Amino acid sequence: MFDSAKPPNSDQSRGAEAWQILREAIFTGRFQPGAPLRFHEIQALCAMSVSPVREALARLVAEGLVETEHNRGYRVAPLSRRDLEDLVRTRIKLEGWAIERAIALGDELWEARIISSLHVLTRLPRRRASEPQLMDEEWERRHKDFHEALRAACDSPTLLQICRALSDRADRYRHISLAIETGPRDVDAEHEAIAKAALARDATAAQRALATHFEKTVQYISLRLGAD
Amino acid sequence: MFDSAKPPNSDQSRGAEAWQILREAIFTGRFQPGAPLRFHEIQALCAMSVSPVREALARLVAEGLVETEHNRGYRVAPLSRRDLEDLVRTRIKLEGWAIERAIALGDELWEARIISSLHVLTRLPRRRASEPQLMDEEWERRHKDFHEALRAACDSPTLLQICRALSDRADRYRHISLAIETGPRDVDAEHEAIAKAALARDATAAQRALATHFEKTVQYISLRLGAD
DNA sequence: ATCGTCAAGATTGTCGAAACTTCTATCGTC
DNA sequence: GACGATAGAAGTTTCGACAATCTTGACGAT
Repeated sequence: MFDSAKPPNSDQSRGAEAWQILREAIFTGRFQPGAPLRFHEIQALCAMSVSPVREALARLVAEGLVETEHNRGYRVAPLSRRDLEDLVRTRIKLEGWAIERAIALGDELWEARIISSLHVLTRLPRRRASEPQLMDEEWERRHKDFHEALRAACDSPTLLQICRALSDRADRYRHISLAIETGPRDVDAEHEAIAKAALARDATAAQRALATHFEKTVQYISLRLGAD
Repeated sequence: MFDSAKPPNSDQSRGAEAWQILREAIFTGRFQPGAPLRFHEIQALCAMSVSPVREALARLVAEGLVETEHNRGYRVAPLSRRDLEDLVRTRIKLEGWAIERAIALGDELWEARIISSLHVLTRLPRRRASEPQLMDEEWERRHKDFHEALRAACDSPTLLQICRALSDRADRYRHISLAIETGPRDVDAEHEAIAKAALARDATAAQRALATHFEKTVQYISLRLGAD
């Protein structure tokens, strides 16, 4: 009848599970930039053997979140001001292209998704109630979804995939930014400006608003990071 | 004195070795697009156990050369006209931007590298002497090096990395193209046009020449490929 | 005191087998 | 004959142990 007793096999591999856990741990800073990733520790965290962990690490290396040197293990890819600046410049251009094409191609469903994702995003505080120096998990999901909605109507899978990868890389900096920000920053207003321009089908304005939004993070963080 | 007797450990891991071998096999068509990659076969080819092979495959998945479904193994990512068109459109944008920046920043060393890499490229035939439907390995290396030289002066590691990844994806189509091409195509002339524009510091002309170069492959191949 | 050597411990990389899932071909039933 | 169940084969995924490599720190020579 019920085979509730055992949770035998999930629908995803242990390797994929390890990948998720490690990603999460790196994003939240549980594993600091530059920190060595020791198998013993990871195995304890994920409760699995070496093989799936290695698989996950190989994938993370290809994605640029982790670095490795033969026989000297893996370490979290370091962050730097130089890397952030390069990343943001590239994102401005690429996300700019994506939104430009989305604006050209988007229908009213695309518009609707932007409106609704912006709505739910603004109803939530950015920081956790309990630990204000950390980002609220749900807010982060919604934030990602809003940016995804903006470019969703772009018809290039390749471009979208690159945008997502770069967005992931930027996430790590965003987490730091939040812990530092002191001055007043109205993120909701920034998002609203982007959405407004997109809905008005003004590609140039949308790109400019997006650029401003991305550059804000650089401004806040660069002081805290070494040059390279 | 000499410990030539044993070749015990190379300076790279078995996993990296498997990655190289598989990449090569996929590029040359030894493993056809869409074909399943069975461990038994790969292990025989690479002469190693499962673990490093899995590691290599995980990496290839992240790079988009291989696809996987849980418990149903790995397969070579399929090729399609739609994918090629998207790829080329994206490359035109990204490589165009990279060469624009290279033109703005490059010094005489950058120029020299373009000239020399073009020179050695044009001294070699594109096809193998023995099997004319296959690409000459050395030509391919030099071709890659020429395109690398063009953008080398670009100061964005992120952009360069993306360009390389897309170039790798395009390699697979290039191989097919060569086997098909019947009409007259003067690849050397195309390369010379790009180099000439770059050396003349004419970004617009260089981008146009690059775009023409990339689109040639699409023209030759699209007939042979299904829509998706 | 400084440097190099070496052994012991820690850590990573690889293997081969066991556990599990999917595929395939056969058989029985309608 | 068509369909569904089923047992065996084929293939994938994970594990635990072993081998190779790196790191650390003590020891001795210069």
